[in-house]
Amino acid sequence: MKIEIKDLIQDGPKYVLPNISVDSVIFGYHEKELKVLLQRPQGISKWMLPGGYVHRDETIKQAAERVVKNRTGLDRLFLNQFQSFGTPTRTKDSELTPALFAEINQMELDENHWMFDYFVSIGFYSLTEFSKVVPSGEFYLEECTWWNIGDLPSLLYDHQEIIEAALKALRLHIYHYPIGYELLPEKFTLPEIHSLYETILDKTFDSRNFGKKLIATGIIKKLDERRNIGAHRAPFLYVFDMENYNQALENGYALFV
Amino acid sequence: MKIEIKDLIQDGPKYVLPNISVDSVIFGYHEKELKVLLQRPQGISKWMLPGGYVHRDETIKQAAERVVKNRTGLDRLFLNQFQSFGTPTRTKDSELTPALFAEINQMELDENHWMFDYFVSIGFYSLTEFSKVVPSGEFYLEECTWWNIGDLPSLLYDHQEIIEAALKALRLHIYHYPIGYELLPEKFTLPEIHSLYETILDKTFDSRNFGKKLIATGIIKKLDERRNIGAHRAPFLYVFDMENYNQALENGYALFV
DNA sequence: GCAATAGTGTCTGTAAGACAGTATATT
DNA sequence: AATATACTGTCTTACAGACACTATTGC
Repeated sequence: MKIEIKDLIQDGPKYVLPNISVDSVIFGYHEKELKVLLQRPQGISKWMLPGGYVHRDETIKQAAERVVKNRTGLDRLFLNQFQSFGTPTRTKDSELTPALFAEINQMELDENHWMFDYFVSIGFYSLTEFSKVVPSGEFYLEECTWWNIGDLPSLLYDHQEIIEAALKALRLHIYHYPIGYELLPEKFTLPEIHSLYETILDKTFDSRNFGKKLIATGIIKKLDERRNIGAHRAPFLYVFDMENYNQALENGYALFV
Repeated sequence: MKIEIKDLIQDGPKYVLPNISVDSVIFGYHEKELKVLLQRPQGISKWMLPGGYVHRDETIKQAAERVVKNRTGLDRLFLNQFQSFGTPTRTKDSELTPALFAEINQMELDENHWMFDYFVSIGFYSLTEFSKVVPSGEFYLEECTWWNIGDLPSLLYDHQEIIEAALKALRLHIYHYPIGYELLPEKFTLPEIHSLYETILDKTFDSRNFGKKLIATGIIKKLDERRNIGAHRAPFLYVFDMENYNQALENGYALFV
């Protein structure tokens, strides 16, 4: 169900749950860079996470999926709930008050408008190949772009804290579950998956030990095929062994204890 | 702030956030038994988790602490947020409808009363020494008692699922952070802490390896003192090394990888 | 002496982690 | 030839996990 913006602002709680939002930390990986997708509302200098409300006929996870799909155009994502945030003042910010919001959007808004009440936010994170994504905004957004992790702009509310918690959760996740299926081409090289892990964890791994261990888990298989990468020795290609991969997704494993 | 029940029922959203609840899975340990504290509303045969609403001037964690304190009389607890639950139908149960609730409590209640709307629940778990606890109910409760994990009664809503998720989270937690400080006397024996771990994880550990490893972590220290336990060899006493313990609490460690 | 529990040391196998030189492809 | 990247094997060390007998206490 698509809800009109006007109806939402005027009569929100009729369509969505009041006092609850979902915020998504959308991580994007591409060629040794890890980024986060952020948006900036009109007339505001601070940036914020893509977020939204929970429709009355959907689950919180579906709400997060809808938000991510709206911003990235992608569905069938890796999407994990990691933590909920609820302190009475977390959504008070002098940068974005009801009065300012009303002025910028040329509307009338009560000081106690439901959108500016105490909100509990349920945090999800997602991880995508960012070259596949065409970031797209919405009526009230001025920009929506990728930012390098570790070089973030000034953020609204407690969104800085949410991003940090998401990154921590993502890194913990990686030690227990395989990743890469959504991020790498079907056939990839050892150096590629090696860089993926190093970038996300912000660590270096010895290439000999890394390959040894990853192959030992059984989640990747070597092909009898190489990729031509120009002026250097051609690397072998690998694919995920989906049976082992999915089993590790379900049961977990210990990588790099 | 103490809110009167009547005001809450009639005018809830004025005092608390609508559509949000906190539910607490309160685990109790005592002499090799792991239990969960459950309550049963008047006139209902199914049991449920202690839960409550979030006051407009408190954080979600404070709300959970308040709930736990009301049921157990304990504060200064080990209390962790683990997951939020939100599906539109999760709080529909033929066992507890608005009509039934109204009838049992002899009041009038609209079919669309705010208490029976779509609720997103934020799950917390806590772990206490259950002999310290005097379970106490509230106006609408008929019973509030401990149930053995693995021998639970029929539960309202999705509370069975919430308990399972909490137990999983607790067990994961134990592999990464020390426990025991809230659960054991100041001076305790190796067999005591050994039983604690075995009970919570529902596993057995070789006593020689267990002691070796736990001491190696530095979180416990052997005293030159024994406990007299009657007709058997007197065991040595240990205390937690609070400096190492707290450090492990903050940074985590790997126990029994 | 019996019953019940506490306490303790060694060995083996596995795997993590350190480490550097050779091979290949292009210009 | 020069350059840039891919590829590979061995050694050491640490720790997990298996394993069983002796010590103590009260009755």
